[in-house]
Amino acid sequence: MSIDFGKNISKSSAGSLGDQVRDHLRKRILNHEWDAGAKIPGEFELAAQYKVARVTIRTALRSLETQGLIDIRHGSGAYIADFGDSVRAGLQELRSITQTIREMGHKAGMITRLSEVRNPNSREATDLQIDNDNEVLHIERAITADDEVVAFSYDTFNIAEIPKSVIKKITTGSVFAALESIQKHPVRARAELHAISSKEIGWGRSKPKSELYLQLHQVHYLRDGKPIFTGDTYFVEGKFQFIIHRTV
Amino acid sequence: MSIDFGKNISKSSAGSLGDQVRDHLRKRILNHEWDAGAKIPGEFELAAQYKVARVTIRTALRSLETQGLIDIRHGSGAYIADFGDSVRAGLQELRSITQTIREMGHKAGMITRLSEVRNPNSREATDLQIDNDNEVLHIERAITADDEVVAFSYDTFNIAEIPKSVIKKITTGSVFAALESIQKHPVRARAELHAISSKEIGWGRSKPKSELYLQLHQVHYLRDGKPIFTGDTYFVEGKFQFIIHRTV
DNA sequence: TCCTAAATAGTTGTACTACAACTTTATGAG
DNA sequence: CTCATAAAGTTGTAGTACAACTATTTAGGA
Repeated sequence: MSIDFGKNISKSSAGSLGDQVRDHLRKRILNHEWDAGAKIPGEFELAAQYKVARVTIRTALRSLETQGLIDIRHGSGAYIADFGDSVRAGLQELRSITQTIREMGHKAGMITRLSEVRNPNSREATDLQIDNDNEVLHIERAITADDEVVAFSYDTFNIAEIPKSVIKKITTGSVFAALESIQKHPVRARAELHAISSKEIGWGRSKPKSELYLQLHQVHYLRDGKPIFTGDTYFVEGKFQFIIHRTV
Repeated sequence: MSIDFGKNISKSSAGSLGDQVRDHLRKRILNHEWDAGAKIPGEFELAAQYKVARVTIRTALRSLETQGLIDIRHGSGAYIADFGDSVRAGLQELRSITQTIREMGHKAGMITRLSEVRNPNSREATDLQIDNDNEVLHIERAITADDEVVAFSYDTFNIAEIPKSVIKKITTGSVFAALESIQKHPVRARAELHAISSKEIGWGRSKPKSELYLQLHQVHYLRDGKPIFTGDTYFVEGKFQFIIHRTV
């Protein structure tokens, strides 16, 4: 049951009412509807705006508070957390790198060097929880912002989980958009961070002079707990700003 | 008003009832009271255990879900998210590094090289939002796990916010514990991540052979938004595992 | 026996009401 | 004008009821 929020919610990502309200409020916040430090409408007024119960508003606000987007003060109200524009690149929020680049106001691009179906190596097999004789889709790309390479991406997909029709979509466009179209988008990810210095990572004409990278090794999981794809993203040091915000 | 939880809650960090319950439940989860994937007691039973209303339990669970520790399924229950032991080193959770090391079952240690009061450099002044002629407390330390250096820490405190009595406590023990004792513990932090390679960072007998570090530049803020201290922590690559978990 | 479908019980989600606890603003005395 | 007090406004917690969804049990038919 989708609701008329009076606020024209995009019913793209359904979920519970509280989740819908949370997502909508998050968009309003990231859209700078309120300034940093400003007070957002009270729970009763929001409940009236969205035509839901106050308890539903509270679950949404509680989630946004845990994410560090707002600061709820007992007896006073909820205030936009003051982090400038940095929240937009929050590491926890990082899904699609290209989308993040776009949201920060830059032109996002992608250069694919390799796209092949092969057997997984041992690390890939372990991460994807499959046998070595299974097949995986391996893609190597460079990600650009304003035509400058900011990261190199090495992704490996469990091809058994992906219909052939969307494989092309993955190789040419956004990974997350393609997976979402078949309801196979990851709901959780586990990532490790490393600093690395290597000549082997960058490639192409715009290969960076620096050999320093921030390596983000990720495994993405579906709702049922099965891994859907894994990969390493190497961010060229200095070209991409990582922000973490932490709340008590 | 602190409550008899029947569960012997440590009333160290008060906050609202929901926050207390959340913190207590988090400890229970991190303490492996339930296995990964296991179902935790229902909301009604938890409400009975903690002697609070169901709505209070729900706010706590909602927060834990947003943090990625549990997975709430409508009509079924709440389940421990399956991340092995990795949550313990979650980057969002990172407050006290030494405490994190201890929680992972290692012996945490600290070697102080320098502790001085001086004027801030320009970056420190900017981060702390003070003038260049103010005074700051600057400390340089090495952090060890099982007698092996895992990180080098360069911290700078806004000395105007800190009574002289706790300065000694900061230099000798845990920064966060000292600040908490005077109700000046940071409630938010803003951090940047960088990969860096330099001979200038490590020091001492156990200076690591690797010159690769993961640099975590942080500014910590009080509840009123004022910065309390800033610093750079250089993690020796490979000696410290960073985990990020992400949920939709 | 086996399989399917329906009934049942159990759990989370939402709504509504009421009041407590806290904060901010307004009021009034001095 | 200052300060204490009162009032109004906001979030926090409690309780009840029911909706929506899930998991289990039961009943029935092949």
